[in-house]
Amino acid sequence: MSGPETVRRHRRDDVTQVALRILDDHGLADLTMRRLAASLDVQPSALYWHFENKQTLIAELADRIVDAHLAPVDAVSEAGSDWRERTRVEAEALRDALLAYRDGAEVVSSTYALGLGSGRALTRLTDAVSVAGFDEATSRRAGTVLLHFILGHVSHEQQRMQYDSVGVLADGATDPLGQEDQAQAFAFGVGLLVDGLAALSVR
Amino acid sequence: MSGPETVRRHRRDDVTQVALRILDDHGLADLTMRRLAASLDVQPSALYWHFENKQTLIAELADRIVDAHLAPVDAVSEAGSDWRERTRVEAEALRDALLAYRDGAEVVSSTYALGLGSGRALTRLTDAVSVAGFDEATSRRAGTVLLHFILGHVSHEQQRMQYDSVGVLADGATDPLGQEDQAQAFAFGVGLLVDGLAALSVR
DNA sequence: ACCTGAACACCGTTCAAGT
DNA sequence: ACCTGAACACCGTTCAAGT
Repeated sequence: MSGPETVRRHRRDDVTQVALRILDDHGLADLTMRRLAASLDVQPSALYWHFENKQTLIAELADRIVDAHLAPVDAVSEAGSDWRERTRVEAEALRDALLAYRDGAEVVSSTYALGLGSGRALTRLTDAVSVAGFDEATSRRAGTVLLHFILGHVSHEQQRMQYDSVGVLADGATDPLGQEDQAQAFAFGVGLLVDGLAALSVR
Repeated sequence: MSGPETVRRHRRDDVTQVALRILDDHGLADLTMRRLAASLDVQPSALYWHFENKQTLIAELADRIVDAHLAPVDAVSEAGSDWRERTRVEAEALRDALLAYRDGAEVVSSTYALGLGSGRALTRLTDAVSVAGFDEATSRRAGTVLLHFILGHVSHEQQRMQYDSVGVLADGATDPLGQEDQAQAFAFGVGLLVDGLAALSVR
């Protein structure tokens, strides 16, 4: 009297969830196919029934990470037709999404580099910019610049976090950046790009 | 009657040279300690006399790549006290440096992320920006934004290059970007940041 | 539909010992 | 000063076969 699901061992989604857990608890370096298999009580080879290869798995994680913290709809609509505010909101939302998982930025940027994943992050940023009325090519380029900055910045930020948690904390010689400063530095970068775009639209 | 050098098998510099060769010919993924050792006719363990570990080796490569194509002095002095032009020159020079070796951007950005390497790239960009007269913190932040953009952009550019050389070239659906377009997109990004900074200095 | 078992072809790193 | 030999503790992926 049990449904067919009773027989199933794992679905693709289970694998993804456990992978996300390992990622967040132990970092990308420790997310190996063998370790993931062990966490699922399964042989490593079993994973290849669910995913073509490791990169495809990671691309799936990247999409989940990005989609989990999309810019809240109300924040976007609150920004209204102010493209500058909306761009800032989207950038912050993406940063928050990446920060929500350990090594989130690296996961997303490696996926993006390989041309895998949904590319939703880029679309979001591009759309926000395009509200200003630039032609498509310009908006896309601006979106790309924003994305590169965001991925680079947050990667570095996350690197710093685990460096600090393990590391040479007593030294103090090089560590002028707290969490608030990081947020400020991020806003500075986004502001720079938004201002640059504004200068473009005036010219 | 031969000097003591005759007895030596390899110096640290030999290892670096051969590593750069492998990097450029076969890419970062194929630059393994075992392969490098084989190219030097040596056991893998021998490399650990010259370098503490693989990342230290790669940091050395990163420094060589960045230093090889520093912005030509004449181009910098030609820009004179125009910080906008000088910043553009430095950005282009760094791009050229990264493009001079296969996977150059990835090598430099992974080194930068780990806090290894000389950090000369960042210094150069920061110095160029600071000519505008910003305070130190602002110049450094601006340099960081530029560096993130440059590393991200060129990484993507190089990824694309080898994707094209191996890849799905017949498709044509997604490949609107030639080399000139990449250079243009790069200049666009740098211009955006420079304009953003200019807006800052006016305010 | 989902997994096992066994293998293939690799990795980076350590360390005692040699010359 | 520079290298060998041997080992340790891993990787991702494939594939025939099982249930």
